[in-house]
Amino acid sequence: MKQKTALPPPLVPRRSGKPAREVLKRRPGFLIRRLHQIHTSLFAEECEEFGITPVQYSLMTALLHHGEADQVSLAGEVGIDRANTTDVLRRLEERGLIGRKMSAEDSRAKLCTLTREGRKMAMAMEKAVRRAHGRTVALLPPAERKAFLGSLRRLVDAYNDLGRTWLRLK
Amino acid sequence: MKQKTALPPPLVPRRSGKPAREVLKRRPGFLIRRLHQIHTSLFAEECEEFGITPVQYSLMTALLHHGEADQVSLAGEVGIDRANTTDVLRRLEERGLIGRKMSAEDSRAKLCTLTREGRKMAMAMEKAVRRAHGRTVALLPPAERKAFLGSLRRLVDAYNDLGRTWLRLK
DNA sequence: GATGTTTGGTCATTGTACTAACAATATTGC
DNA sequence: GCAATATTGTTAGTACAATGACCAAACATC
Repeated sequence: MKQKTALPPPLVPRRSGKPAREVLKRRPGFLIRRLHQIHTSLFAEECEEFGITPVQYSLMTALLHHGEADQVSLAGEVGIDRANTTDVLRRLEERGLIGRKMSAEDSRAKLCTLTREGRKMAMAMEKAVRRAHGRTVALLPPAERKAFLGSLRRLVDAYNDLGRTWLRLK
Repeated sequence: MKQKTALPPPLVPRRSGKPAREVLKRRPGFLIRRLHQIHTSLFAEECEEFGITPVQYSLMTALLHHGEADQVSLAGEVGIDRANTTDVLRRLEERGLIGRKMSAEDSRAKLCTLTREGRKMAMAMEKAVRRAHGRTVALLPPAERKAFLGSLRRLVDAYNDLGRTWLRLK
């Protein structure tokens, strides 16, 4: 019988003694994903009593400033696609934090507004939200922090204000 | 009868003429989320032919370096929780890119390895992955890029190496 | 060596995020 | 004015990401 041995796991290129973590941490995308997770956790911790997520709060912020807006505009402001926007707005509506009504001018569009409770909640959250964002970059000394946020913004602007929201692939 | 008027949407604090986007872009967490989305798009674009996501590739990288590892260790290396790890590994297994077998020493643990195809795929992807990560920060001039990645790493290290993976709340 | 705690993996649930497809409505071209 | 095209919101499907609950195996301690 031929060599029917279970094919012992062919030696993997164990390139170094270093844990994979060291390799991963040289990848920009990996670091960005991790920092995003970290911020999400900090936000959840600071805003626990409100039960609002970062994206939900972004939408509420947009509505605070616009007063009234259709879903596609909101999606563009906040940087999520309209399918996702539908979901998040549905959850906010179910909690009574926003209201939606048909537009008079364009009967396809739905105009969204914060309810009284929604507006109250958004304003009540302000301090907690500020803490969450602050803590995310608090460990950088002021000058480095400023530079870091500048670079971050530069990258987001470059990719965001050309295309609209998410990258248009193809 | 009292004032039963439908309560016209009480004037929202339209704080400025600026679009909400300007306000959002001053929030670290918002910028980080957007950059994460941008990287995900670039990764998807560069790695389209492989159909592998960033997290899947991180797991494959960890396996390339470890040769064999249980799921909790992998979760720790890659920075996702074990429930999510189960999902992602199941998908990789279904595609024949990894294999899982019970550990001899600890019959609760499952040891994961890349299959031959998985290893081949991981190595074939290397260039595309490098391009994706490169493009994510390519718009920063070299010195600024270096500083940016340094800050990023500093933040991730600070929060990650204390706790284990994601932040432990409470 | 029976008891109590911790750990590894899974499942269910919730939420973000994208694509693709769809129906209804608007807009554009001719 | 009408056909072609574009846009708005929704749904379905897939994938990440976290929590909480659960079981079985391992460990710890007495």
